[in-house]
Amino acid sequence: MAAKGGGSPDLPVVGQPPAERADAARSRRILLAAAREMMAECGVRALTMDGLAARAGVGVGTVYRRFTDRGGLALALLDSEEQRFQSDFIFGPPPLGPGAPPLERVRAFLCAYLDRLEVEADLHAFAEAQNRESRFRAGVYRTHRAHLAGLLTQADVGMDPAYLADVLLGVVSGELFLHHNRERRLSPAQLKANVGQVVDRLTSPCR
Amino acid sequence: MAAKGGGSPDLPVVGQPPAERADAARSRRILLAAAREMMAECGVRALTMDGLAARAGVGVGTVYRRFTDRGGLALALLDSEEQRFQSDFIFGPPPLGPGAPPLERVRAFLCAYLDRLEVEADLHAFAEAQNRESRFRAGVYRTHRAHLAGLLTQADVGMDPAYLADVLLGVVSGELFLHHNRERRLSPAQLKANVGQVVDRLTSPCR
DNA sequence: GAGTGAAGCGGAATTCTCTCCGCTTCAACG
DNA sequence: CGTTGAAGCGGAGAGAATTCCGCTTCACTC
Repeated sequence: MAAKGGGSPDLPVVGQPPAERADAARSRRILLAAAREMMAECGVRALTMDGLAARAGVGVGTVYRRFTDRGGLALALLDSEEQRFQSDFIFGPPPLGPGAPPLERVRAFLCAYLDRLEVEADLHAFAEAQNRESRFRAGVYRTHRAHLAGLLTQADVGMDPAYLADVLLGVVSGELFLHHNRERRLSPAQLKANVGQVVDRLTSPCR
Repeated sequence: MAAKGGGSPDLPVVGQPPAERADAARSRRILLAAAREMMAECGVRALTMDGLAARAGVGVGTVYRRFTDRGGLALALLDSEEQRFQSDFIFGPPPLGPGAPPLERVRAFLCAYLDRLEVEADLHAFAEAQNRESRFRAGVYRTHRAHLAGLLTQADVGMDPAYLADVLLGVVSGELFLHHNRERRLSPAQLKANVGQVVDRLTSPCR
């Protein structure tokens, strides 16, 4: 897979996929903009691949080439926020980033996740729904799980850290958030409190 | 589902939806049988509404009239097992049924759920996927949650019982089960152990 | 047993997703 | 610049989900 070496300009970076061609980048930009407009107007439900193609003035084939499928489109729409989020919890200041005690960081991670959901829950739920099969294998999920599992390992909670990470990520799924938010009328603050308690309990080897 | 019952024949039972007409019951039977055959042959993925109609020799309209949509079909396929399960945890012998201490029953409930998943995980995952929006509102989910929330209330765990119930039900989702089973190679026994630990921890107000 | 209204039924039509494939455009190289 | 192969593009078309609606059948009443 890897490309050539790297020192002089123009050479692709080792280990990185070759950059998008100019025309491809252009249609990605157009498509993402159109997608956001459609969402703003009619919500995620109205976001169809056909409709997007029509709206953006490109062929369906192009939409699929850019995003692979509906799930890919959802992930692409979340991508810029995700980038920020990842760099925050990997490089950013504590308690989200390194420096704070591990469990502190776990709590901060989940709270930050809930903050994202407050804004993007629909899109998250949409992405989860569309990536049903591949969800747990997708890069984003694996990154989050690896991060949490690492912290839980450091904290030495007496239990399979990867399993716990899965459980915690389930607790902040977009679907569940919408349910709690809409049907059960739990406020963001209540949700954070609940999630905090769940973390506390799950990470204390009581009995 | 319940028949007419009661003393005099023909009178509809109060509060029950009127029984299915004979022809409707017949096509339900035919469709469910055909659906099970299709699943047995090619797995859930092959279970399409169109294909089912063709296989059962009825029109698509009939399939939709019987099951509303794909999600409804999935639930219908799980129904007989679900009936058994519900009567087990409501009326059956302890520790699943009444008689055992509440937390014992919670553990038993989740283990029994995992036992079902061992057999029907695909179908559960399929049902979850198809009922995405309505999942938490659906009768089955509400029944399970009410049951768990009731037990958690009795056990007086110091935390919103309904919220905990949602978390616990998330832990036994079909999707997650498949992931743990297939990708992470966790055996049923390991899963039960993990779930057991999760229950223990979530229900002990440690700190 | 004829009448009747609700429940069922079929299947064409609509709307999507996703695939396929021939044609076009980049951009790296000489 | 001209060449060239990979990458991109468009859109027809296959396969599905779901809706619609006119026709049929059931089950109950008189």
